[in-house]
Amino acid sequence: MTDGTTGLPEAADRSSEIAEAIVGAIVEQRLAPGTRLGEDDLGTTFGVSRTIVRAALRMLARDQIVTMRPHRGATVASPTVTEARQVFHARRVVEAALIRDAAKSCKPADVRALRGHIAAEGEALARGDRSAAIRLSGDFHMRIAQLSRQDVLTGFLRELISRSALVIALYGTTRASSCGTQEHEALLEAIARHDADTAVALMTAHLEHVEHDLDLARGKGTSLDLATALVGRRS
Amino acid sequence: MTDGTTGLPEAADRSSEIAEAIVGAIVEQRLAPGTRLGEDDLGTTFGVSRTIVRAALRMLARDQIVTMRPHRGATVASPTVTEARQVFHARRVVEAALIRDAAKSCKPADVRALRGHIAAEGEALARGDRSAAIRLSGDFHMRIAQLSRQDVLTGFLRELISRSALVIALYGTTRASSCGTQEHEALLEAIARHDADTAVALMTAHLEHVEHDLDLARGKGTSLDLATALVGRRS
DNA sequence: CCTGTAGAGATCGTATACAATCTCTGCCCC
DNA sequence: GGGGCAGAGATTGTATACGATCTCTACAGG
Repeated sequence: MTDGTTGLPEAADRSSEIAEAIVGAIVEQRLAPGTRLGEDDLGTTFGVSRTIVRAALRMLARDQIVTMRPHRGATVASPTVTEARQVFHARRVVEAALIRDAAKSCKPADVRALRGHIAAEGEALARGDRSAAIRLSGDFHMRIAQLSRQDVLTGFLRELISRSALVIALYGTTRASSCGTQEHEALLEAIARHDADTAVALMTAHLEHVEHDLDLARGKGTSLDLATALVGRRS
Repeated sequence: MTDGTTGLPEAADRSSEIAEAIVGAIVEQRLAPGTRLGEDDLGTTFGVSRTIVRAALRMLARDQIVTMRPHRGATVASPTVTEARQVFHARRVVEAALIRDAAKSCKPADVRALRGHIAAEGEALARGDRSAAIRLSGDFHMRIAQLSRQDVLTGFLRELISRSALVIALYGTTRASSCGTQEHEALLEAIARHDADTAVALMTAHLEHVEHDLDLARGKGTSLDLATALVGRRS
């Protein structure tokens, strides 16, 4: 059940694998909202038939990460402003609960691992690797969630983080598009002290900061080339 | 966005329709956990090919309502005791947030509609229609959620309610398997008074009651439950 | 120059075919 | 009599075929 390495993507079969690849491309901002996801294109890109691609797309559609319209194909979802607000509202609710449990049960080894993670975040930011920075930032939230041992809520968070990436791609300002590392550090320190109330307050504030840094008035609909965007993800 | 009639099942296409039908059967306890869901059987039942059935099953698998194992087909999921607890934990988190928002924004017309709904619940209980009672009980929670106008969290709740039905089917005691109507009434009154704090407290207590009425003491770990062994052939 | 429409091409929706894998029955051997 | 093995039957995984629907371009009319 748990994947010891990163804890993130378990790909049971080929279509789940493709779904994960698409999610990864979205999280790393290589696939912009509104990008058309043609079934034949994806099939040739991944070397499978449309049957597999459709299964992957259907799963992503269930998670609201892609939009499927009858006879018109699938596109990367473009959350509206309302949806964007609801996604962050949901994150505050879910992550507040998760970090409360995480603060109770986290161990020194967990804290050490997370410190390393934050260091990697800072490194990515320092060398201007925007894709890695965004992915690592999301991973940090997922790692916190996994400390809680609440797999159901953690599963919800996974979906919310993917959708957050879409929101940030659409409404993010250039500077603040990834969480500040110092806020993550503060979060971690509160957890390390088992100070649940502070951790919850910090998380709520953190998510509010990210949301407030969004510009909920414009939209950019530019698309990236599909095949190049999906080339060689994974590490 | 909102479906005026019941607000529940929008079936975009054939496979979503079939997925909804399966969920409905699970919620009404006509499909027990562990039941085998053969693709050909479902296909002939619904008059479609396996292609459609597989799409439906894959969506349900994404929601953890069915389990798909490679080359072994799909079965109705059998939540473990741990999963059962996590589902109810998640419901407390999600529904507390939802009912808080619902209490703030609900209107007299909403209250009236919900009173009618509770009456229907009582009626179903009175005539011993267990299936209808369970379905209506879940619908009540969904209706409350919809008042909050938080579609993302409401979507999570939909999944949680389906999984709760599985939990109740597996671990439910005979007597208390559906929510008491008077607790729903108290919930509604608090909402009608816009008393958010009371509504949250009542909802939390309500969900704790339902969970405590389960028999979650047996099998603590990885052991399989009796019901599964009886229904799905497992040796 | 703009707007509306017809046809060709592209894309989606579903069914079906075939190979790979699993399950179950019956038989052999101990 | 019990346990293990082999083959037949059943079921799943994937690809492909074909009809239905949409999109885009070219052209006629205003």
